Parts: sequence; C-alpha cells; structure tokens
Amino acid sequence: MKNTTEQNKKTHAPEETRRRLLESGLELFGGYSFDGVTTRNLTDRADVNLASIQYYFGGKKGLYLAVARHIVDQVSSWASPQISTIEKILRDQDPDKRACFDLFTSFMDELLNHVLGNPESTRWMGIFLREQIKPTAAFDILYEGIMAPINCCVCKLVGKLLDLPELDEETKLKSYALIGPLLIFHISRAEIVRTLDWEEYDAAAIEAVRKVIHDHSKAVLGLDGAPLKLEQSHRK
Amino acid sequence: MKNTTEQNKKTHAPEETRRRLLESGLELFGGYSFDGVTTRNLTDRADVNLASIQYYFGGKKGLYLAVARHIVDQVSSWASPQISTIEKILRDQDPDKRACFDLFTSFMDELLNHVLGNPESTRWMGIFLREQIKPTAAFDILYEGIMAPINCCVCKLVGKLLDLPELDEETKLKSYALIGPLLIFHISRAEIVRTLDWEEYDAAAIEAVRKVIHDHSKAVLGLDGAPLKLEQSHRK
DNA sequence: TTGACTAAATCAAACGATTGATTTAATATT
DNA sequence: AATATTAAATCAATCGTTTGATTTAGTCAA
Repeated sequence: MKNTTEQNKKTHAPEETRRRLLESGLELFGGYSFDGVTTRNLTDRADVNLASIQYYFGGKKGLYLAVARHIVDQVSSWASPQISTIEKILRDQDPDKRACFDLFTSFMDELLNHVLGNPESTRWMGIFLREQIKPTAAFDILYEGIMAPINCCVCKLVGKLLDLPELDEETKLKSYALIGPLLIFHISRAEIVRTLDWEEYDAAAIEAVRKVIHDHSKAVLGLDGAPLKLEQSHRK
Repeated sequence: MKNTTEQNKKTHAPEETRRRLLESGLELFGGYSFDGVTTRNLTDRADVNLASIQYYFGGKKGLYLAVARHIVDQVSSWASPQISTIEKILRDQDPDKRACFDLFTSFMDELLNHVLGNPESTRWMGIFLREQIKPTAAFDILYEGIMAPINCCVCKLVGKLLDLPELDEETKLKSYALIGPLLIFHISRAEIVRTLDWEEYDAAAIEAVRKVIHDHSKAVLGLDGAPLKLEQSHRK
C-alpha cells in the first residue's frame, strides 16, 4: 500500500523478465560481440534488474547460450517444416530432377527471404557469423540445431540433382558452394550496399539478388538447358 | 655506437616496438574481437611495455586502425600486382572470353590460396569479417584498400565475360555471387571441417575446394561447353 | 676523448572507471 | 507462505589510460 504515487515499476509477469532478457540478448549480442556487451547494457535494454541475469541464466555466459538456443528455436520454427516437407517428398515420391531443382530453389528463396529480407535476421545472424569465425560453446548449439539440418537437406537435393551420393564429399562441397552466394549477400552487406550505392536492401534489391542466385544455381546444377542430357528439350 | 648485434631486450630498436605491437594486434584482434582483447594482452604478447600503445598509436583504438592499414599493405603486396597485370591486359590486349576466364580463374586461385591455404590469413580475415558484420572506422580503410580494388577487377572480367557494362548492377551482383563460394569456405571453416570430418584444411582439401569453385565459375560464366585448357599453376 | 645535454624510448606503478557477480532488504503477486 | 522481482550496495578483478622517473642513443662543444 505504500508507494501509491508511483505505479510505474511493475512486478511479476511470470517469465516476462526472462523473455525480455532473451530479447535484449539477441539484440545486443547480435549487434556487438559477447565482450562488447555488458550485463548492464543487457538489463538496461530489457528494463529489468541487474540481478535477473544471475537469477534466470546463472550469469552472462548462461544468457548467451540461452540466446543461442533461442535462435535455434526461432529458425527451426520456419525451417523445420520446410525441411520435413522436402525430405518427405524425397522419401515418398522419388521426384525427378526438375522437381528437385524446384524444391531447391524454393528452399533457397525461403532462406533468402528470411536472411536478407527480415530485419530480425540481422539480430541472430550476428551471433551466427561470429560463432563461425570464433566458435564457442554456442557453436555446438547452432550447428546441431540449424547448420546440420539445413546442410543435410541441401545435400540430399544436390546429390539427387548431380547423381552423387548424399554423403559424398563432392556433394557436400558443392552444396556449400551453392549456399555461398547467399551468404556473401548477407555478410558483405555493408560492402555491397556501398559498392552498388544502395541505401539498404529494399524489396527491389532483394529481388535482384534472388534472380542472380537463381541463375547461379541453375547454371551450376546443370538445368540451364544445354549440358543436361537427361530431360533436355525443356522449353525456355 | 650503432650496434645491431645487441640482444639486450630493453634498448632502442627503433620501430621494433611498433612492429611488435602491430604483429600482436594482427594476431589478437584477428583471433578475438576488439573488445575481447585487452591492452595487456597486446603488450604481453608483443613483449613490450603497456604504455607503448599510447606512445606509438595514441591508444587501443589507434592501434586497431593501424592494424587495419597494416592488413591493407600486406594484402596489397600480392593483390595489387595481380590486379595491375589483369587490368593492363584488359586495356591493351582486348582478350577474348576464354582468356578472360583464364584470368578470372587464376585470380580466384590466387585468392583461394592466400585465403584458405595460408595460416596467416586467419589473422587478418578475422578482422576483415568482423568489420563486415559490424563496420567501424577500420571498415573504410579495408574497403578502399582491399575490397574496392579487388571487386573492381573482378567486375571488369565478369563484365567482359557476360557482355555487360563493367559498372552494371547485374555485373556487380554476379561478381559477388561468384566470390560467394570462396567466402563460405573460409568463413564456415569450423562448420565445414566438422561436416566433412576433416581435421583442417590440408592441401588435398584445398584442392578439392578449388575444383568445386572452378566448376561453379565455369558453369556460371557460360564456358561449360568449350574445351578449356587451363595453363595455370603459376604460383608459388 | 671526454662530459654535458637532449630527445626518444621504455619502464613500473598507479589512476579512476567499469566489469561481472553477489548480497541484502524490501515489495508485490500468487 | 511461497514465488518473483526490485533497488541498492558492495565485491574483487580488470579495464584503458596516465604518470613520473629512468634508460638509451646521438649531438656537440671543449
């Protein structure tokens, strides 16, 4: 009953504090490095108490790992259904190469839209990329939860398309090489925006990128019309 | 009194202290982030006094920028001659497409060898990539000194090969997309090594990567049908 | 050859501020 | 009473930077 003048500072909304910390962690750890963010930065942005980090996550490092798991959940929420669908089709319907290519491109488009078109992606991509450069304990979480499933799915498609075993070394390498163009348009965003004199990645820019990536995939996967002998004579 | 044989560690060896700090800065800033490295880390590794950072570079940030300039110098030392040669050929000899493609692949091979095959590259690539993710003042230095020249050269070749203006948007996008595979094999090294169950990037691994990238370039640049004799392997 | 002088370079030590973490006491909601 | 959550104070450790003294190398007058 005291302190009736101020009703501003609220108390419990269970799990609300935890959620806010995850949010600010995603934002700040993604924007800056682990060492570039302080616990006070995190709690200030989350508008929660400094002690909440210890209370909920055991410490700064614990919060960081929780953020990594949070990223996995977020990405999985849209990637997993896609992957499941593709793998189900591959398992049950024995699609031909054209169908596989369509699956591949639609998956890449999905990836591109989420990675390039979604401002939220810059949050977790920062963490994602820093973990690639200098892996920490969070790398394992991201690898198992995101990289491995996506890569596995891509390899299955690429293997089918190139008549290679799914687990063949060449299949894996080609799969990575096919994802490369997508990656560079995200990671080198600052450079590309400057070179092309863009303000940012707007809808038109993303469409242009999508087209380039599509052309590359088509050329590499041999569906350009020319070198593929199996189902050629495909009208262009 | 000029004496170079002296082994005494605390005497003048002008510019030696500066050089050591640049070295340790390259190593540590590359391995960890700017905030992940302390001034004491830097001076300990360089085996110089703590105050030397202020004395020579004005502070930690000054050292970081000096390291960025150092990177530009290092990379330019082998990239600039290559670029000059290519641009001279383009200017004077009006090479046909196959010649352009050969120039392109040999340039990419050179890039690949320096980026993937050289353990020294991980030093500056760390800084390079972190500046892409979160640009600071160092980004301008790296952009002007490395990214712009390399990209410009690649665009000239790609423009020739695809009959597009050098400064066309599509030319630039395709150029980036062509570099993408190379980038991913460096940045996702931790992931790729794990997926392929490699220990590291040994000579055989790099050769496999080189082959994949070469095939991609060939497919994308439309030289798939031509019997291409590459008389390359002019490297050290 | 001296010895005084100077500027550059290096040093150990300490500075004030900030770090992640912890504790305490109080409060609000169930 | 139990569970969340807060503000505030405090902790040892470490941060980047600064300081004042000292060492070094080279110059120059005698």
